[in-house]
Amino acid sequence: MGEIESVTETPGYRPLYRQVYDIVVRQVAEGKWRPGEALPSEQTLAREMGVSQGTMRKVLDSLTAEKLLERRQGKGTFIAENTQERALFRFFRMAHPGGQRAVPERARESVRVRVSRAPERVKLDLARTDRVVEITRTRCIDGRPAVHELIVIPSALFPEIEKRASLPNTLYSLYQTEYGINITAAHEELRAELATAADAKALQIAAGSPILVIDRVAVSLREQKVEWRTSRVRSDDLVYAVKLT
Amino acid sequence: MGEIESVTETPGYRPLYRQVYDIVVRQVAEGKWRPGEALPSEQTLAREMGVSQGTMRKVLDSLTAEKLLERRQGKGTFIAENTQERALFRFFRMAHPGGQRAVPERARESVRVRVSRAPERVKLDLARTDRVVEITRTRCIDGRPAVHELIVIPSALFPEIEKRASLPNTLYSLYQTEYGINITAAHEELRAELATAADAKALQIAAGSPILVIDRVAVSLREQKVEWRTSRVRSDDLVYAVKLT
DNA sequence: GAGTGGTCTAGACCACGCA
DNA sequence: GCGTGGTCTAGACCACTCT
Repeated sequence: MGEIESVTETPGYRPLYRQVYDIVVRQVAEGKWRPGEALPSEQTLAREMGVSQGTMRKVLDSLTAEKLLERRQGKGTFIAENTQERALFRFFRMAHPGGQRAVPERARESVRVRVSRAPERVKLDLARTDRVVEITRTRCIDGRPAVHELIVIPSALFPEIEKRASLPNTLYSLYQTEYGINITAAHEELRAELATAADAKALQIAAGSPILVIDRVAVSLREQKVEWRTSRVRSDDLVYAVKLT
Repeated sequence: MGEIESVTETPGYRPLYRQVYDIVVRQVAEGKWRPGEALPSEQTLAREMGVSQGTMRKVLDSLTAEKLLERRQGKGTFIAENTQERALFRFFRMAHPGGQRAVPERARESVRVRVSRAPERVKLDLARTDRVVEITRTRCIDGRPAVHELIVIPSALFPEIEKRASLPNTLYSLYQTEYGINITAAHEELRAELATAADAKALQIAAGSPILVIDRVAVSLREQKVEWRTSRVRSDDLVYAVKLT
């Protein structure tokens, strides 16, 4: 078992399963297996890595808990797919009051590449000369405009994304399948604001109505800040639903 | 190992660790050990329950993941305490924009017992004749009023709570230590509203300002809906921060 | 029946906290 | 030095899926 150095603050002791974990994460991040593809069996992987099945299991179980893998008894271990369904509901928290999840449909969008601005460089850890892709789009719920958002991503990570004919409703499955970027977490900050004239037009509500503004930074498997998204959402019959544990 | 019946939809097969898990949860819920108290060691518990140490470990680890227990290497396994710090930041999500957690201080409160109303009975699964305790309070952040909330709890679960001289800032540690009720999860729904005259007065902001309204139902270890709380929060320099995974 | 993940065991040794 | 949780192993058997 090769030693693996790290920059964390725990220099002294590094359990075996932690080292194996890092190896597997790196292999997944490098795209050794495609989304939906099966990994070798527990036993095989354990043999390859030179550890016991129990240790390998611990690794695969924790990766499953982080939703990077999926295990199905009797079938195998698979790279988790950000399917439409899953990608949509994992990070899209809007719902109808009382609980039923709201399903957004794609409406209008525009994409352009431009130089980065200071706040974006801070949010996404970019250098002065980095370029970004700016996506603005509106999404509907139940046929009515509901979400108006501005999405900023580093151009370097998504080459020529602006040349695509159209973007899917769930960007994160596109990030995964076309650019090899797995979104594993998102930090969101919510505040209440009054609808501006632009909001009013995009969301077909009265200017001055209260709206929810959601500021999100999405983080990849490699712990890189990959996307900054600001969503402005109608709050008349929609709520942001979250379960705290 | 005694068989334990359940009402879930998995009637056929019931792993050992699941049965042990349920036993330990019941014992914790019944207050067999006090908050902060140490449980017997893994080995001892395993012997008592008639299972291997590995199986016992699986049980204790999953209870730790659910924040019901805490394990400290070299010291032991303890009933998790809803200390001020922890209880505060586990469910109180308000922060300053950019990330730093905001610390609320208790300001004004009033408590009274009254008959339950229809919406409360729906939210908390109460019967027609059940009485509730209503707590209204205002909390400050950085010395300024920031949160104005209405809390409704079933009177039956919190006998004579209304006779206490004052309530702590973190109600959930009170629920745990004085009434044996562990809050383990909370469902929150957020929306944006305009400050009413009452909001304006309580929060010292202008009427018509946008505010965040947080509707929470807190759930106990026994999966009982224990508290319904509506918080109205200033949104001028505070945000609701959450990490989605 | 063969292959996979899921459970369970028994035992060894390591890291940590404390007296 | 002892007791605790944390890691690691080797092997058995069970439940599920597919052929």
